[in-house]
Amino acid sequence: MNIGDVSARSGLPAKTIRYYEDIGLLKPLRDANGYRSFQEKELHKLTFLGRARALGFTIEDCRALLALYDDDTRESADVKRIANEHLKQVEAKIADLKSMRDTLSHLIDECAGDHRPDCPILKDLSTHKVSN
Amino acid sequence: MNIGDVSARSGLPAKTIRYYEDIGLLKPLRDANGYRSFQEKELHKLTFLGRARALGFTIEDCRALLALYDDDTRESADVKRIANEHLKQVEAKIADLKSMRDTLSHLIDECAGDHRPDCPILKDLSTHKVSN
DNA sequence: GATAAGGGTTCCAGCAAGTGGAAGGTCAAG
DNA sequence: CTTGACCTTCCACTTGCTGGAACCCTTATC
Repeated sequence: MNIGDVSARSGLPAKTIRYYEDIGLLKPLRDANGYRSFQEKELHKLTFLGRARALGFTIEDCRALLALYDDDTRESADVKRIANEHLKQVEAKIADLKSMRDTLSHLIDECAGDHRPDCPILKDLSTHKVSN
Repeated sequence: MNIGDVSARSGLPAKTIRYYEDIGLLKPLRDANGYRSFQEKELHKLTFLGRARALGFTIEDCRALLALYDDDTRESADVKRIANEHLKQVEAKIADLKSMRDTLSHLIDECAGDHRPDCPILKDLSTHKVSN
């Protein structure tokens, strides 16, 4: 398979696949003409990567997960630990965004949104210092 | 005020303040020795920026908001529109993360997390193609 | 007068995770 | 033989900073 085929079948852009090779996530063979030659195994890895990235795992998480995926003697506890840590971060991010959302929608409700210059949104932004 | 003073009072790192000047968000005066010399007005802007960034507005949003903040003839509708668009993006991001979280926590529940290699997490990652 | 600490200055490099584009090689069809 | 769709590499750019190097300014201390 050429890169276009695995791109279509994995759903990942060719550019992204080349990038993944670049950072050492896979090492496809090469044809005589220099084209990358993918085998089913690589396609599986790419699908794996696409899915893991879609779930928000970082590239480094993906690298670790892929190593476990390749390791027949892995312990599922290792996979679960990575997933759990990621889940915690996702949940933290959700909480963060929810707090933003609440503040924002409150401010928006307060703002008349008409032709007058008075604006509680601007007022809030200029008066509440960022909590460090 | 030197950069250290406004850094302490705004809660923003000095590096960030220099960066904001670099991208044209403010233009503090300079002392004879080349040091930046901030006035209260600049401090207000920095506070504004810190707060807006904490609420997740992009730098370009901040630039627009700051221009409105500076404009006495602004219409609050313009501010409200920017805030509303941002709110929509925040809500979309929340929905996205929630969907990730649900999938993740489901997979984690399924995984024994013991010394055996069988792992529903890896199985899922390798079989579900990324939806494009 | 030397020096050390603690400001400040500039510029260059790098992070994540790709994306866009230029310049060019290859292959199959008409 | 040329056209068009592929493929290749390489370099630059994105967002929003952050770290570090190399250097200047000011004040205090010995």
